[in-house]
Amino acid sequence: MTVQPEASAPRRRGRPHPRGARRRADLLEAAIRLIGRHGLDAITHRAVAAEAGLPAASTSYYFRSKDELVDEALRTIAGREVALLRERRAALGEQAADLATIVESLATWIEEQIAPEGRVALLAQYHLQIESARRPAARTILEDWKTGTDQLTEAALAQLGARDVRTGAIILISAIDGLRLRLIASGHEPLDGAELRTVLRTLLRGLL
Amino acid sequence: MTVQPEASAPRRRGRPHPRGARRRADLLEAAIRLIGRHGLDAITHRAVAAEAGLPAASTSYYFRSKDELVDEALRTIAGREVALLRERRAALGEQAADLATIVESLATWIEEQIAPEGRVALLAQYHLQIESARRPAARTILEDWKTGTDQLTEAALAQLGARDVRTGAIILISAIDGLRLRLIASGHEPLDGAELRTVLRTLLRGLL
DNA sequence: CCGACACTTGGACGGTTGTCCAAGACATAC
DNA sequence: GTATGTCTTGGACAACCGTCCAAGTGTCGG
Repeated sequence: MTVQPEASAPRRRGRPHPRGARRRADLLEAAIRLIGRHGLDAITHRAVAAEAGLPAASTSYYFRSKDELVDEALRTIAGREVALLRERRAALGEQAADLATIVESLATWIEEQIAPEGRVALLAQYHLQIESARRPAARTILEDWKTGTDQLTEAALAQLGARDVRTGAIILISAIDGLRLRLIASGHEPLDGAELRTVLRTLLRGLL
Repeated sequence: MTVQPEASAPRRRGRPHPRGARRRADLLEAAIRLIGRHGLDAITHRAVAAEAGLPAASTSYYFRSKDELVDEALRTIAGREVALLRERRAALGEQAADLATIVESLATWIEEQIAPEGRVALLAQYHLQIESARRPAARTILEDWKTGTDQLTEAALAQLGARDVRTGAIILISAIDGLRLRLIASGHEPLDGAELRTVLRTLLRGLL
């Protein structure tokens, strides 16, 4: 995970043939699936290849190193998540701006993320944050992700007419971040859907 | 990290001699240092032994398995943190209950945790939470830690006369959790001491 | 002083890992 | 058809891992 700036070609010289691009994508997909199911350190050349149904040497051929593989998988997850954030932000513009709507929107968003299918991205994000604490190089992957989240949050708060949008956004993002972590760490049990909405309503009301 | 309930004796039969207890403690201390510096997966028998200045076989002698070593190291960190929480809570009782005091108290607490020395515990906590999302067995270590945090937070909010102490505590804990993560993940840069206090003041005021 | 038992430790074990190589399969340009 | 390159892959390699063992050292009750 040494965070190489550019996605790179197969190990050998010359420009890549479009033929191999498919396999490369399959391997990345397999890696993402593994991260979701068993975490970052379940990623090994052989495990990823097996998950993709390909021979063991294929991961070595398509990625210069394991670091590059992991790095690119994380980057892919981040990219998808940023796209989702942009979607949400666009949808926000067409909605009513009342508190109830925003609360509901936030709640379903959180629920999607902590659901088994959405969890990959969430866990990847936390992995990256922890990693960033120790190895600043990992931060580059998080940057787009962070600004995407910031923009969405600030837009929502502005629409609600919050007092201090900047401070409010920090609070809201942090709270949601901590809330999600709490939820997945304890198996959802501490908070049902209604309570989640109460929490969000109380939180948002305090920022107006 | 299979989470064994009881701290156990050396690998061999019979009750342990007090002579070896020291070495065991040294090994745990070395493991904690390594977790702080390089993360959970930097823990290997050989690395821990080397960090403690002991021969490689010593870790195998004093811990039934690597899981037991890691598990016990995490438990030790958690125990210390719980003690700190209790201290803080006791100190809270003797303080004035105004908002400014609580804000200052929270701010310095957070600053202590994100400082290089306090960071071990913080990172360990996040590691455990992520781990708990995937392996419920890891939750047992977090339990005391969580109730300690809950109690401290609820006590502070009650002293401030918050409207809904239960909901407020969830919000406050989550926000602090997310805030700390944000701070260590991006190298403190996004928020200086004054801003941190503004954020906390705004957050708390919203809960009253 | 001596037996018993915990401690200590160098070295070995089987397994897994990341990475690489050599040889063949395949595709395309001429 | 043939040359030139990529793609594909089984197998090898050294390094590292967790764990264990056997032989030696230390200590202490009797």
